[in-house]
Amino acid sequence: MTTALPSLPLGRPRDLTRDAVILEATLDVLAETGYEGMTVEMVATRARAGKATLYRRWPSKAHLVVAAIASLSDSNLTLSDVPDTGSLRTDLVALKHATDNPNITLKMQILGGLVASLQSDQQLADRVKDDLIRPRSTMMRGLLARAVARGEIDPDRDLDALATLMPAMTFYRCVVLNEPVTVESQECLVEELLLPAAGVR
Amino acid sequence: MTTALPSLPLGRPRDLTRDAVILEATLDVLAETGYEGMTVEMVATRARAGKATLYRRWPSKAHLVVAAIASLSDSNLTLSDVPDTGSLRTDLVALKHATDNPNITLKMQILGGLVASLQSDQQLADRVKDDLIRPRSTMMRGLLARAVARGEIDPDRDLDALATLMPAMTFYRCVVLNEPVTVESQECLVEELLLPAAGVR
Amino acid sequence: MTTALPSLPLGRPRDLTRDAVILEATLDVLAETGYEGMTVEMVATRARAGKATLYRRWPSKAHLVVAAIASLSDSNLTLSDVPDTGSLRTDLVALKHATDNPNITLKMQILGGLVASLQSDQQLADRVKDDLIRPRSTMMRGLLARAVARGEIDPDRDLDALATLMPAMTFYRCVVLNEPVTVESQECLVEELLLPAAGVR
Amino acid sequence: MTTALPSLPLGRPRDLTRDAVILEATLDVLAETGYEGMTVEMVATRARAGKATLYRRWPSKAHLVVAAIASLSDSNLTLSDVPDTGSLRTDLVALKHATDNPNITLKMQILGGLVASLQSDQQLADRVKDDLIRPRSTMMRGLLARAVARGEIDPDRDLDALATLMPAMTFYRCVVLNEPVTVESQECLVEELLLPAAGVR
DNA sequence: CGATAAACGAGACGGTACGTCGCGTCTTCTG
DNA sequence: CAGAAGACGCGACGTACCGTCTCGTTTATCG
Repeated sequence: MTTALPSLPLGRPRDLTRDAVILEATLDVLAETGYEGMTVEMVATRARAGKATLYRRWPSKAHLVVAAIASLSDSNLTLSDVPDTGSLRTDLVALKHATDNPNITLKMQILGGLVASLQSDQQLADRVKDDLIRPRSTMMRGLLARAVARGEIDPDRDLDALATLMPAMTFYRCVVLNEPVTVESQECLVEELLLPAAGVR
Repeated sequence: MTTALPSLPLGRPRDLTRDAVILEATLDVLAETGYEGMTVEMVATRARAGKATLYRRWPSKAHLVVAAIASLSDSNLTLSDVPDTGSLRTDLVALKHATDNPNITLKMQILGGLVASLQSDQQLADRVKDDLIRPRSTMMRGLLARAVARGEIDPDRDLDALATLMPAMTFYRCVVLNEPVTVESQECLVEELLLPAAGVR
Repeated sequence: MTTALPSLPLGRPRDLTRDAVILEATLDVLAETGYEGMTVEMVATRARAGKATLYRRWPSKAHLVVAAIASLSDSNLTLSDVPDTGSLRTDLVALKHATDNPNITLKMQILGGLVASLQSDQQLADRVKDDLIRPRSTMMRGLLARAVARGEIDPDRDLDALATLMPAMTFYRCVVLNEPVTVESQECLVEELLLPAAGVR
Repeated sequence: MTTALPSLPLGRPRDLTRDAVILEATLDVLAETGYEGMTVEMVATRARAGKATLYRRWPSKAHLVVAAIASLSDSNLTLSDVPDTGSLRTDLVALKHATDNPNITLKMQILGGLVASLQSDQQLADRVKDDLIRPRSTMMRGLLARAVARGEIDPDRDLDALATLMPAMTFYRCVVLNEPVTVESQECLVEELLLPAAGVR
């Protein structure tokens, strides 16, 4: 009598290397055609994969795209990647440098293409929040918490609102105004909106 | 000898009353099904119109929808609709009351459904900016200019950034976070972000 | 006490010269594009007329086309146009020469385009029979009756069948086999089918 | 070392059983509504198929309909289905019995609906000739050749013209005169036209 | 001579079918 | 069984044409 093994799956195992190839192909096509122009078939062809291979991994075009932008490098940044530099302003400068701005622009535009589906697909909405929104939000909350601890920010301020300010402005800029994110545009947000609203200096 | 008339157009003129009927039908269908669920045929049927009548006026589903939300009453608000109450805070309260919040939520979600198309259709993007973004933006700039004139706001502040804050946060809230706009949520934006960032009080 | 006048109609009278212009335009467009390619709008444009002017005269595209081919010259041939030459064969030669073969080909092809509508429009079917089929048929019956009178044809033969032979073969040739009517093709029909079937010589 | 296989095609193969289902649905709809009343969507719905599945097989409504009537049983009759009965007259009687007259009427009317498209679509015209006209024509030529061999028909006669007589008269009867094909009508054609024209008896 | 009524050119309108395209699933063969 | 390839059901899109209608304009007769 043996312990029930975790039901080792039969048959040919998933080829895990396909995931990265597919996600990269997705990003390529997205960059070339935008979310609406992108076709699952285009991605499959570019990745030399069958459509079923894609749908075995992600349940819809939207999920695939979420996974693709979640795989972008700076999605994995955590608070520990931004060293405590002693002040909120310099922390934000450090964050700014750790962030790949062209990618941010693309990411926001693609996210813009997705939001139509968010309204009707709760599972997708959760995925977006968990994989795209929360990581950045958590990190920003961390920076703000540091600033509160230092005494730079009044602890009564609404930190959630403050933490949402940067992504909301960036998203709006990329998606509605259709203007790219630049070092200057980010600096302006920090100096003109975030720091004043936080009551720093 | 007479002045040259502006070349009176031949043939049966457009029935301008159809425009309103069609736009209303569009808003009805949008409210019931959302942007993705809406069908041009649904709208045509509801408006007792042929599809050609719609496509004669607007070149695509997206353009039709932009026209529909642009026709919503509070899209036409101008600075003169918000009386000068003597302070930025009270002006913003007046604005808040002049705005239909449930409509705002719907409007933002519909706009969310559209942004995917903005990336590939420059003409549509222009329409959105001209008909949806600029009017509100202009009004908010007017309120801020009043405040500068009163001495409430330092004239060196970036008024564009400040004017963008509210719509950006509202759009992000409705479309990405999927939370409705309420009186409280708007008050919070004003008190926690806009007024502090503007340096008022 | 006055004689009842034929109630002279009020308003602007029909411009009868438009009829001919429209029918000619119809034939032009038909010759260029065939029945299916022809559009009522094309005809109206070519005739510098409004569509209503066409529909005031003929109740549908099909009726217009019937009128157009009925207006072709050799539609008005009657028995008196074919002199009694003394034998059926020579009578048929005379008929052949009185007939415009290129027009016949076009006429048959256009008639081919119409037959789809004949199934669902009895009024149209009547028009075709009265204006296109019966005149030719009557003439051919006349030629055959002459031949019977001369003793060339046994009076017990089915003259209807014989009279139908030529148009049926011609129609089939033009419409299904897509081959033009020529002097030779018509001669072949007469010598190989009609005269033998009639028992002449 | 092996012989090069005929490069077995990749991917899911066409489901050949769908063809028959679709063609049958086409015939059903045609019988109910006629060619003009038939809609590709109706056929797709009836066959529980998507429109794309139809258009993958046939490039237009007209091509679909040609395929459907070509699939009718008596389209596949060949000379060997009509036994040599010893005389042309009795051979034709045998042929008449091997033919489904109600179907013939329907077939001709449907073909009538198609001919409008033949003028503008050469590929379709070829299909009609190859799949609908030639098979019958070939068989009739075979019967006539038998009769020549027997000495019933003078070998100098134009057998093509004779072979065309029956289908042309039948087509004209169904499509222009709008009268159904009956046993009597066919007998009349044979006795009054075909046999006399062929010089039999 | 002005009023009236219908024809006319132009083109918008309601309706309906077409043929295309994309999504997500299913079905074959190959490794 | 996974994977490549691509057919399949479904359903929306935007286009085209038909036959009707509604403008402003023209051309007759009537009062």
